[in-house]
Parts: sequence; C-alpha cells; structure tokens
Amino acid sequence: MNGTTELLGTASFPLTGNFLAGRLRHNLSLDDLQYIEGLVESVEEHDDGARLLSRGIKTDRSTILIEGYIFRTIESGNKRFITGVHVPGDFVDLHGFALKRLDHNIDAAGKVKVGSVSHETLRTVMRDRPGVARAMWFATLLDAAIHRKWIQTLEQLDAPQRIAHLYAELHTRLELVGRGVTRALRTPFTQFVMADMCGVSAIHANRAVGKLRELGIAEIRRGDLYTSDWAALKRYAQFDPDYLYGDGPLKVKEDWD
Amino acid sequence: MNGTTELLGTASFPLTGNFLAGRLRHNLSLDDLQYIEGLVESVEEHDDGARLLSRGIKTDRSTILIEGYIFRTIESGNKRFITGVHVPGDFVDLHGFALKRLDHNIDAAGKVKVGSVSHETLRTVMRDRPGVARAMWFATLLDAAIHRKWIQTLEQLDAPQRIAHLYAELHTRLELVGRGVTRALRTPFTQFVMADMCGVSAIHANRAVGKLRELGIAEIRRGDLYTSDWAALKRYAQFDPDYLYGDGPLKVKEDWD
DNA sequence: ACAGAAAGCTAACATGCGTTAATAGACGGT
DNA sequence: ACCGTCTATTAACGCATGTTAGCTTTCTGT
Repeated sequence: MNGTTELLGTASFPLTGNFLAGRLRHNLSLDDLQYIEGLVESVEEHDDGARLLSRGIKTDRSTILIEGYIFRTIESGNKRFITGVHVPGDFVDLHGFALKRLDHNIDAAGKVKVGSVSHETLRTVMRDRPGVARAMWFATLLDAAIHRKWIQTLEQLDAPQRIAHLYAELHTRLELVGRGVTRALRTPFTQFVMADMCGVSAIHANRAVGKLRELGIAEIRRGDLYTSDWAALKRYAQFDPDYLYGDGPLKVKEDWD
Repeated sequence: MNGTTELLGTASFPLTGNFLAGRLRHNLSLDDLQYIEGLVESVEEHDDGARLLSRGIKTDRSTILIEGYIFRTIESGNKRFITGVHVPGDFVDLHGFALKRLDHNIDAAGKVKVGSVSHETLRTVMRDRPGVARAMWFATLLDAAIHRKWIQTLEQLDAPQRIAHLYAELHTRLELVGRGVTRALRTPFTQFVMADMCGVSAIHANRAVGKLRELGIAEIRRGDLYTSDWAALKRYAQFDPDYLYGDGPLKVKEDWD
C-alpha cells in the first residue's frame, strides 16, 4: 500500500459543526447532525493514491470524508476504472457496514482527511435513532442516483462534455455541502485521472481539455478549473442537478415543454 | 402513459414461496422471506413500454417485480437512456420510499407482473423487523454495485463485449433468483433497446450482434440469446460475478496473481 | 539553481462508432 | 392470406477516439 497514514487524534477534532450537513442535511435535525459528528472515533490523513479500503477485504469500521476527494475504483487487466468520486461530508463506505465486504476499492485522490466510525457504533445508531438510520440509507441511495447519472453521461456525452459534466457535478455537490466555489474549482486530478473517470484515453482527455479551452467554456490547469460562466459550462455539459436531490421538487416532463 | 394496467387481485396471489429468495436470500430466514411476501398488497400486469413510475412523481407505494424485466430510464433530448435492468425478485423502487420522488423512470420491458407494497406498510417493517429493513438496504446497495459495474463496462468494453456482458449479468442474476437457464436466455429486448443499454447506436448494436454471431460466442435473435458455451461468453465479456455478491468471499488481489 | 520526474501537449495513423439511406425479413391484425 | 409495421441487416462515408511516439512544460526535492 502506498501513502502514509497518520493518526491525528480520537473523539474530539476540529469540525465545522456541520461538515455532514450537505449529504444528510435535509432529513435531520441539528441535534441529529451533532449526534452523527459525535460518532466519529478517530481522524486520519492519507496521501495521494493511498488505498483506504481494498476490494474483498472485510472491515469493522466505516469512513467519512472530511477533507479532499476520494475515488471508488475497480481494477481490471492492469487498468484502473474510476466509478465514483466523493466530496467532504460523504460517507464513503457505508456499504461495508451492510455488505461486510466491498466489491471495489476506496482510494485517496490527493491528500485526504477522513473520520471513522465503528460498525458496532453504527449498529447502535440503527437501533436507537431510526431517523439517522434512514438518513444514512438516503445517502447511499443518493450515491446510486449519482451512479445512474454517470451511466447516462457515458452513454450520451462525448469526451469534452463528460469532463465538463464532471466539474459541473462537483461544483454543485460542493455547494450543497457548504463549500461552494466561484471562479476556480480546485482538484488534484491529472488528465490521466480525468481519463479514468470519463472512460477515454489520457491523450483524448488532453484533447478534450484543449477543446473546452478553445471554446471558452473553461480553462483546466493541473486539475483546477477556471471559468467565468458556470451556467454556460453546465449548459454545455447538459447538466441538470435534479439527480442530486438538492432542494425543491424535481422538474417533471411538463416543465420542459 | 402507454401500456395496459390490469389489476389481478389483492393480498393472496400465486407465489412460488420464494420469489424474493434471490435478491434478499442470504440475509433472511425463511420466516422473514414469507413475511415479505405477505406484504404484497396487490398484483398487476403491464404491457411492454408501460411507465410504472415517472420521474419526479411522488408515490406512496413501492413495486416488486414478479415476472418479466423492468428498466430504469432517463430521458434527455428526445433520447432514452437505460441505466439499469431488473429481474424477478427485485424491488424496483425502494428509492421512492426513502426519497419520496425518483430521479428517473421505471418502465416495463416487455410484459411484466409486479406486486406493490404501501409505504405505510414499509414503515412498519422498518420499525418492527430490523433484519428485514437491513436486507432491503442491502438490496439497494446491490443495485449500486450493479450500477458501478455498468459504469466500468461503459468505460472499458467495446460494443460486442458490452452486449455479451449484459447477457452474462442477466444469466447470473437469473440463476441467483432460482431462474437459471441453460441454452437460451429469452428477453424481449430489441436491438434498439440493447443499443440504449450499451450507449451505442442501434446500427452499431446490430454490428455487435453480428460480430458475436461471427465469433461463435452467441446467436441473438429478437432478444433471445442462444449459446452452447456460457463460460466462453463470460470470458469474452470479461465478466466477473463478484459484484453480484452471490456466494462466498470475494476474490482478492492475491487470487489473481 | 539544478536535475530528475511527472504532467501536459502535439502529430500521424488506425479503428470504433455515428449517421444516413435503402432493403429484407418477421410479426401482428384484419 | 394479406398488408402494414416493426425489426433486422447491409453499405458508404465522416467523425470521435485509441495508439504510439516524441517533445515541452511544470513540479519537486536537494
């Protein structure tokens, strides 16, 4: 395993008081949110590329992302495929609680800070706080909705649009967890990584980045995206944030016509 | 809405006694399984193309597939994208229970028979039968795992391999719910539908079907796949059933080297 | 400041896939 | 048995993307 693990402390650690607010906020009281934050038993940092959890390995704790980005990866024939990305506030392996073992890997994308909760604690939560348990289920369903959108993106969009959609999604998800950005969206993603996320070759990812630049949609340098017009970028990517269940009702067919 | 809806009856209907056994079987007692089957309040049939649930619509009941196939679809710009397929025994919209509204549509693929359970009943289950509640969570996590595999398939495989992988997955999933087939796997999928599932044009889906025939991997006629060598088909599709959490431990990296 | 390594960029060529068009075959209804 | 419609098939052409190779820029550690 590459990447360094450093134990920062237990139980008490610097939280914003609402670092979980994004993913779970709509279904929980402030009391519930504070309760969840209190569940975190230890906080660790990992370096870029660190494998936090390997496919097939049983684990007795679940991980919540506090700072940075995390990938879900599948390895096949010497190649790596990225099937999902997580932002701060996401539980990244609640699956491990219900399924015991994961079908994929959890890898750090750049430096990350994560908190962990033992499955024993989670069992208590499931028993004593049905509202919180339901919110956790909600969170995993939201993951599935994001997966479906990735499937659609791969089926529908070409490489430049896929990259634009990726950043559009991150822009909105970060906003939903109180980490909205305006001009620059900074990530540690290389063009190789973008290629693994979009299902194209690294060379083609480079072409796609070049096209976004050429079109004036966005300037991407070493993973950081700069744009003066997020609306235009999202339009280009055919981005529709409904699947993130942010606020308000979903648009239904009638609204479009 | 197209397709005909026909109410077949309520409460009592012909069940095999284990039609749910596949998706949930590993985590539940026989008693639990019979309990779940007892939850089904009514059974309906729908014709090909019927929209069982529309994106954005609130619903107070969840649907379980008893016979046939069901798609999860997203519509965008006059095109339809299929993000998932379900086999008998699958709860197709447990999401609607937790999320209230869906981000996508639930469509019948061919003639289907479905059972429905009210959300009020599900709330009782969540409260009184934690084991069953957990199994339902498990089921939605399995959906997410299947979604991830579709993402990887779209990222990794070319069109003929994607079609082979689709049938390989169905073959295994049907086996897991006690509906295994040997020589012929029958589906109502046209080549247009296969194209929508694989993210390619209908013409290219036709080329892909032709290539599978040419290679001697499989003969696909009007959705029905015939092969004398499922192992060869699965090898060609790079199919690895681990993500379906069928039985036994996942293979870990060491097993491959 | 320097050197090595990692990341980004460009070009040339091959292939997979989309599009359009036109035909043949299979199915369902009368 | 007939007809119309849906489905499958084939061909020709253009674009998106993969592959290999080589070069340039930027970062990182000393």
